[in-house]
Amino acid sequence: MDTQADRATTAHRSARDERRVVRPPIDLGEQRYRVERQIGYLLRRAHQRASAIFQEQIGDPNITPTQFSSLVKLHEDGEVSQNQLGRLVGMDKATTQGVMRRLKTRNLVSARADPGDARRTLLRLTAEGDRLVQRLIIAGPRVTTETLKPLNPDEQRQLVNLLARIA
Amino acid sequence: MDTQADRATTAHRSARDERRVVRPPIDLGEQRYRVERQIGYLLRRAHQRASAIFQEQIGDPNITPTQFSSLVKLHEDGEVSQNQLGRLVGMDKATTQGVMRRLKTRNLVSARADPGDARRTLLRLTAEGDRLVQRLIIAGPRVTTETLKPLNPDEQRQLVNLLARIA
DNA sequence: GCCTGATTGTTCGCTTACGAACAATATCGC
DNA sequence: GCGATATTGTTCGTAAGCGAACAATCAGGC
Repeated sequence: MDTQADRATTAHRSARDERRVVRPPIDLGEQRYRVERQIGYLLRRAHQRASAIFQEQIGDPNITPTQFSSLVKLHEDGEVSQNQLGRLVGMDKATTQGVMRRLKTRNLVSARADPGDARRTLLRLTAEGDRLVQRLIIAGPRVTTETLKPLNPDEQRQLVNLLARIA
Repeated sequence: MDTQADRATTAHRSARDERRVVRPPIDLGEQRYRVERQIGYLLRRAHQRASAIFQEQIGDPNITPTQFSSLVKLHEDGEVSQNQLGRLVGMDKATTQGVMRRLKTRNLVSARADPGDARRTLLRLTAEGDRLVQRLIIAGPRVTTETLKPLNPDEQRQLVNLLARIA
């Protein structure tokens, strides 16, 4: 068989040619595999777009989506241990360590040893961190609105509910 | 006002306490802001889970989702320039450079200068890369199946369609 | 008490992701 | 032909994300 990807498909194209010689997608029995319809691919793309919208709407170029989630959770819960916060926000413990290190450097979060468990570090917002959350959270709903703009309200609710079930 | 997050909420807890003193979410007029219902947060979590399922189903621990998408696209299109591939797969040009560098190092992709445009680098699969795609693509549908398992077929179609519209 | 196993947090290495700056090249208007 | 503008690909810096290894500490069983 000749599954080699080198038929004479690349005859001659003009320099800024964006058309490409498209071969049919790989045939897998009855269903064809198209990357653009795979859930993982779509989630990656949608997440990229959502992050971009977050950055442009939130106003502060130094705050990332993950940092924002962490700060909001700390605001709600007051004081939690580092791993606990990671679980609440969906971060690996190595990731959590990095995110918290950066927030502590910027004086948005403070840490102290847990008096009841020497392994743990308790985290909380500083006064500055608290002020920042209060200020940024106003933009939160705008991020969601803008990200979901292509859908009508009914579809927006559907999407959120379906996503919550596979997350 | 006392918006400071330091009421006596942290009285005394047992050491391995996972219950936390939950404050009500921040009130923003009529709607409350809950991180767990924000589209960006859900997309991040769902994407994490999908990536984990990809890694466990694809069989090859050295192939990432992004690399897989790139390889499949190269298989379909034969030969494309680097930036072109990036656009097809949804990668920044800096990201594309990194991904391609690693695939070239592993001898899965080869590159040559575009004879018609000295700025461009044309990429294609090597024979080894082609064989790898043929082998891995079998697992592709399994990844999707597993990721969408919590939903029934109707909901699965809905989710894919909605995601495609906000991606 | 002591030993085993679990949890906590750190560190290392690697990948994706992206903004910004940059040099080389191509294109378009005139 | 020439100059302004755009595209291509590289490099640098920074962040999220995660597996793996590690030391310190805790909890449970006996």
